[in-house]
Amino acid sequence: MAATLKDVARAAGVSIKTVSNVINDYQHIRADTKQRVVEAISELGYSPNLSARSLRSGKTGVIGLAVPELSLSYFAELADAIIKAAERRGLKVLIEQTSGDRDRELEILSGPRLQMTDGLLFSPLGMSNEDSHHLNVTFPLVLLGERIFGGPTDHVTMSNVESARAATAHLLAKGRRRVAVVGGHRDEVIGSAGLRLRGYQQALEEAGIPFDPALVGYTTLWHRSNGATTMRELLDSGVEFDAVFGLNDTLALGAMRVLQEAGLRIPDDVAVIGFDDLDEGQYSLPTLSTIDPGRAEIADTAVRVLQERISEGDADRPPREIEARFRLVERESSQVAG
Amino acid sequence: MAATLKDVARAAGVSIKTVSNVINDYQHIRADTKQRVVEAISELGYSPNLSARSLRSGKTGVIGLAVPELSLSYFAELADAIIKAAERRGLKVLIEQTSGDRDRELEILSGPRLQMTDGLLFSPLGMSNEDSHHLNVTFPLVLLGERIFGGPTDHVTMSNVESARAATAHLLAKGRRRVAVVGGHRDEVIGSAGLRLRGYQQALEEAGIPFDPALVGYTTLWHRSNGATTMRELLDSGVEFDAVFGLNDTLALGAMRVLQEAGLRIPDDVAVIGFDDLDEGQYSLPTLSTIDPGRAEIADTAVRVLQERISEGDADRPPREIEARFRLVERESSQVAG
DNA sequence: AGGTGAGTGTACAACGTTGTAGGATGGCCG
DNA sequence: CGGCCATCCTACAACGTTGTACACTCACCT
Repeated sequence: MAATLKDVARAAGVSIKTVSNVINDYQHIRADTKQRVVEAISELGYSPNLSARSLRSGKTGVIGLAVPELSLSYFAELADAIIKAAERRGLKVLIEQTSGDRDRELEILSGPRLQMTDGLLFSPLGMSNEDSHHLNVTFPLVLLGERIFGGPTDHVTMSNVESARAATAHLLAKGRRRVAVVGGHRDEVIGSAGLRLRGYQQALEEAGIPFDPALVGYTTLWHRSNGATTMRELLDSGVEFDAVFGLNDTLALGAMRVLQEAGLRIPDDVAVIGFDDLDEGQYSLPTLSTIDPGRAEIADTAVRVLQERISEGDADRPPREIEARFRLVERESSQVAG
Repeated sequence: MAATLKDVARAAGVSIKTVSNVINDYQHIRADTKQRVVEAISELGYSPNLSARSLRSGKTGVIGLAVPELSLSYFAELADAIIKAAERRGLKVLIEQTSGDRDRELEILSGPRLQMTDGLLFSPLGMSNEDSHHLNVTFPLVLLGERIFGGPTDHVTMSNVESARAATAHLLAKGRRRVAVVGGHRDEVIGSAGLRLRGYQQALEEAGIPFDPALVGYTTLWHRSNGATTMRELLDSGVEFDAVFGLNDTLALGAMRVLQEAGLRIPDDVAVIGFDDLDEGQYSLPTLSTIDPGRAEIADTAVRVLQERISEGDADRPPREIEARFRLVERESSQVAG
């Protein structure tokens, strides 16, 4: 159906290779030949067959992005940023959802499922640090997220510890002394929860405030409902606190709702800060203070590093670990008058 | 680098076609031959080259999805549902973002940009009904959304008018008589805003309540901030109302925030309903009543119809217009005690 | 006049796969 | 025993593209 090089060549009275040369901007073509070809191309509405091209070149111009779920705002905004970054570099993005399920994640790494792509941006949730050897794959892979460190591949991530420390320090600077945490994962050391909790503890230590385990609310998932439930448990436990650090914005928003239902004023009675800088936090009541983890930078860097690996071939440059710069965003939920 | 049919054939001592036959489950192969081939395949870690396969077959197994932005929750949840639906049918999804910009939308339709795909799910925002002739493209295309009706392609959509009428009727049934609207688009007839506004008017008419133009708050974009701004304008205008219909959830959530800042109680002073059934509405304060437009059904149907068109070839079945079933979701924001 | 080299174009092969046509083997029937 | 069919396998061509090698035409220099 669609026109091919052959059709164009016939129409222009040249060889198919000449048409190919015109398309690929080869230098030495007479102006009139070129014009004849260009006219034939537009007349026939020719556009190159990318399957053939990629068979020939071994490249597809498509990268894969594996995330848990797009319905989680964080990953939707990440995917948005990555698609934009990829587009700037002439790449398309094919998205794969894992549900944060370890088996599905491993399957993506092992299987030939993810073909038609030149490389993969991989944001695991179910896998843990002990799974890092599974990242030894034969295709270019850039790791995202906070589940695995020191793995065999390039890794683009955020400054979890440092920025969590800054978030906590911010609350302490406002005069708060009993900072509750919403969203801890029990016994986790590596992972968003573990790292951010460490930053929290560092900030306490620096301020000379003892760590009180009773202030940490645990949960498994980081959905809004979990933030609400965890906060309700904290309130029920009777522990006293004057500030809350939600380990992500979604948790913080869920927690805020429960605080308000309980008649507590934010930030007057309880100051709140989240983590992620979701769009949503700009429009909540009150607006949510948060950490901007540098999502745009992460997306841009990840795509760039992946593209480098793709074109590099086998040059075994050692894996890089890159941290994006974070930024504290102060909004109403932590702005204490006086 | 990667093993090919040739390598496997050599290792198993058969022709490449036999290997191909094994892979494609051809009937007549002796058991021992088959076993030798299977062993060679797993030994060499062979997996088929999809570029070559798709060059040969003319199919890629990938469909495109063009949406305005994934950072808009509605489209993130739509993309999530579509990826899941596609996976059930063995298809992968390549996502393209248009920013809701008409020029970008037209570019996607005309350009060969979107290659490597067998067809396109297209959710325009910038295009209008007069642009519908641009949908006459040479590849399988299924239209989504409410911008264009009666176009030349299959179209999967929601029952905008009917469900908006139900939403309004719900508020009226709660005894409200002055229902404000947030998010109208001036002079729009076709499009989410225009259609839902028509449903709103139909409900009023059925209830014998005159339409008061002063109750309609207009905006251009449907972001949270627009909901807030529009609601503030309504309040400033001094017009009286006892209920609000947000033409989508995001608008409704933005509006709720302003209502609460103004000291109004929801639902006691003002009942609120939205549209879309975003996850978010389940966790807002109060939780948001809304219309579930049948997103899962839309995703599933759209992928199915597209796949039919892809495999059908040129059978010029007339375009179908399919409406998903909606559902009214009653939550706190419209639950009036007494 | 012959040689050189840059410019312009072509033929052929190859990327890895699968459809088509047909060859080889063996069993069964008349 | 010849013929026929079913089973199993192979050689070849083709999908549309681009790299390689080479052929031809001029100008220009020696």
